[in-house]
Amino acid sequence: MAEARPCSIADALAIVGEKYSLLVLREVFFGVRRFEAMVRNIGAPRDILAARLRRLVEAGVLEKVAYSRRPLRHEYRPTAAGLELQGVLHLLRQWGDRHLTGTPPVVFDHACGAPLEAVVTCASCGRPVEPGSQTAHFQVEGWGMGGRRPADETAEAQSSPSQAVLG
Amino acid sequence: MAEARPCSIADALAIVGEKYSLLVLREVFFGVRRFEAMVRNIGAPRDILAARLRRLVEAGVLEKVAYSRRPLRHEYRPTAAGLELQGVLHLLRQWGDRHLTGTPPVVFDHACGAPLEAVVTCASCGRPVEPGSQTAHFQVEGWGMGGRRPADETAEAQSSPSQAVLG
DNA sequence: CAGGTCGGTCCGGATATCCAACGCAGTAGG
DNA sequence: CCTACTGCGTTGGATATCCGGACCGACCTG
Repeated sequence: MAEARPCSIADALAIVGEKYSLLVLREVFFGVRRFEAMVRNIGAPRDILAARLRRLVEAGVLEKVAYSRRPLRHEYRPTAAGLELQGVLHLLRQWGDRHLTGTPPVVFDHACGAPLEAVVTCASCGRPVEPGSQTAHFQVEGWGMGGRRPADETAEAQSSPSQAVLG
Repeated sequence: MAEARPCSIADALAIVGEKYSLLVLREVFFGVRRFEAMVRNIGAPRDILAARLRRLVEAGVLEKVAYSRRPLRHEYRPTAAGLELQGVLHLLRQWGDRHLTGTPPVVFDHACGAPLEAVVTCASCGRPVEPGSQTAHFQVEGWGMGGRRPADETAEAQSSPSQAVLG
């Protein structure tokens, strides 16, 4: 593969972006933590599921905890890092509910009593993060919104991080 | 594939869960909307990128808009549904920054002036959505956290939607 | 002992991905 | 006119990944 934009999103997706990985997380959050149950609920081939679990454990998203020796059996639990991914699943589910699924197969209530509607907000001001309300600052030369330039183009306007409004 | 839990997350991932799909969205949000630039920035094979773009357009996440006839050229713009996925990317990026990447290649500022830290909150009460603060209600029989049961198990405690606390 | 559960691994075939090369339409320069 | 170059793909063939199902060892249950 040619060299791509350096990016934390791509890095994150290298861990949780493979097929079934996020569905494993879904099951774990639902409390389903055993191999057999995941196979049933996700509908993934057993060897693929085994590979995903290995990867998620090695990446520190899940941890393997013995719930029985003799026979030695493990369950998979989310780590702190893993729990931080709940928001991603909420947003995906909500998006699916809104645009794809007929009637939502699962409904959530928040602790406040209301049916859960998740909104992404800014931790500083508390207001929703909306298209056009953010500015991106690119820290690496040549990787602004224009894309990789041949390293020595129009010598002007280079050298400092470029920026762009999102939307 | 065996039958899996009915789930909006899975439905959503069927659209945006394939390799490179979310990276396409990333580029589009950065303002990069042409095929050639995406190929460079994402580092994806051209045929795969073409396939992803087709899929995202047909799913209503992107729309193809001509920016020149003669030669006929199109750019890809996010639809309203597409824009709703920004939150997912913010969370993934933040997670990657926190747990994977050394120094973030891109930094964001919110409109309020502060560096952006995205938090998922409940639209009703405004408080953060955290592990343990939500309850899931399963609308389809047999698909609670226990997983698919053989349809006629212990006849008790069936028929009504089960529920579970997340975490 | 026979049968069942749990957590995998292994196998051969189907599918998807990858990469380089090509096509095609138009534009720019000479 | 001829050549070169750009933008946006498509095509073909090698490679990687996924798939379903069979199989396995360790254990428990009757």
